Amino acid sequence: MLNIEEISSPLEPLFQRLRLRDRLSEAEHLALAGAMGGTLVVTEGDEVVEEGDVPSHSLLLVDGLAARYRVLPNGSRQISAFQVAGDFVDLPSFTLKVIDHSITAISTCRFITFPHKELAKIVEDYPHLTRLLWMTTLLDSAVQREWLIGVGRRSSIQRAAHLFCELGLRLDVVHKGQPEHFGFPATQADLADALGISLVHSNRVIQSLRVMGLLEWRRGEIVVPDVSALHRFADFDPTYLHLDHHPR
Amino acid sequence: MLNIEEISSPLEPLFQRLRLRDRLSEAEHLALAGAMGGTLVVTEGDEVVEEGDVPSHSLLLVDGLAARYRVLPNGSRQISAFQVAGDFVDLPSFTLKVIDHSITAISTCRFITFPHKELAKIVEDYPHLTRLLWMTTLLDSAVQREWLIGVGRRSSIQRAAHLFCELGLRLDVVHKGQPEHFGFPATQADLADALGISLVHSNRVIQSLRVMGLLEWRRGEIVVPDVSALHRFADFDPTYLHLDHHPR
DNA sequence: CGGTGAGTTGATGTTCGTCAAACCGTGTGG
DNA sequence: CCACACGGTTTGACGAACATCAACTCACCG
Repeated sequence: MLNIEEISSPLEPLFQRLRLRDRLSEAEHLALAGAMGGTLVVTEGDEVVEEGDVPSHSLLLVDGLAARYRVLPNGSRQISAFQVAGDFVDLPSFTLKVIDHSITAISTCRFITFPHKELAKIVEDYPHLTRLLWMTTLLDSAVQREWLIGVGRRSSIQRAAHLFCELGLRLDVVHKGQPEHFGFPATQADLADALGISLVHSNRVIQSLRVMGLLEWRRGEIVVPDVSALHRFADFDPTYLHLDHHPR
Repeated sequence: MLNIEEISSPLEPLFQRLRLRDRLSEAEHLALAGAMGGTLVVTEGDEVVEEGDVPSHSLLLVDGLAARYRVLPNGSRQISAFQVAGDFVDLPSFTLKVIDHSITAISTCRFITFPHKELAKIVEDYPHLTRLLWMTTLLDSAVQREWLIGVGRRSSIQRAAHLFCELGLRLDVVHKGQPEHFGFPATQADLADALGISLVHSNRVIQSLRVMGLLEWRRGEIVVPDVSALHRFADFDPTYLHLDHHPR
């Protein structure tokens, strides 16, 4: 007899992410565990997938920080998402086939591969689990939409504050950090590309947050002295993270 | 015996959108037709769904132009997507449950409702069709990601040009326009909110495109005199629209 | 001890927002 | 038929947010 606790440990972040939103049956736990392929480790700074790839498997991030991005012809880079443990960084390729953006490892990342063939079996046999996997892609999409709203209509300082509110909560869900203290192994250049501002400006934004007492950031660690103050400053409303439990 | 042509006419835009990307069997055509609920007409300027709604059905837009948006506490509005015929404006609510953004009718819109109960049946019985519906939500997400990249890293003029390249192609897919000529019943204020700029600036951007000979826009009609010139100016690469045919 | 990547600072210019006013076609009521 | 209101568009003047260029510091590492 398989023991969920034993086989599932690398999948725990995904399970936590799913179980926060809905019940996950034992059979569904096992189905996911059974669909696992191998492990993939990508060292800091390397590419995980590149624009134009047509992967035969999807990647679940189980440890580390990754970034989805595109580089424009003029050389500038825009990061469209940070991915943390429990995020299926590559699930869109299951139905979209061709990857339309690249993914890089901000810190060294550990992934679990899920062959598309195995995912297709889940779609055949586990309709509820299928909806949950579908949901995870829509969660990513909701976060991305919030970023779009921020880049379009929030000041760069608010946007930075908003990002740190978001990351704190998302890491909390998968027990990889807390809203008041979590790892963020990115550089100020990475942050600039995520916020859609220049490197110099990103430095000044961080300094502003520091002097306002809203943020500390040293050696890859973020400390938020007063979480609710940061939330207020950022006009942060976590609705878009869909942290609530529903039958889906 | 049901005749596809007869029952499917309001679904044609969706079928075209799907068939461009993959084969759609007769059974799948019928399954979609069978999942249809009623028709919903929303007049210009009215809300289709509002933030916080928990709908029991999803909405397929079959005619008109709609916009997904959020209003921030400071009163500014950001449009995160334009929806055209064939777009499932509301499919995320099938698994996300709570709507985290509002949708407004830019022009009068006609929708077909799909009860979530019926969609759940499709997930039970039609795995391939399920993947295609899943895909449509990821297509929306890919478009949204491209907008994020544009707002973050493109100039507002390029962004506007890029938008008109995109809309021309998307409308072409569902036979509601061509890249060189299509309806765009929005105001300059709507455009401003989509591009993340002010109304005044949106006016100046349009004028620039006009004097460059890249665009004409009168009475809700866009004319692109030289499509490839506009594409070149916008650095437009349609990869992200996933217009290619694949087994999925 | 030199090199390198990350962070920081200052000076200057551009893009874009805001405020304010005018314009223009369309529709409406006297 | 005309006066007027109204939404959408257009224009000008000014200021704020942000980019760019350039230089410097600091920690770390071979």
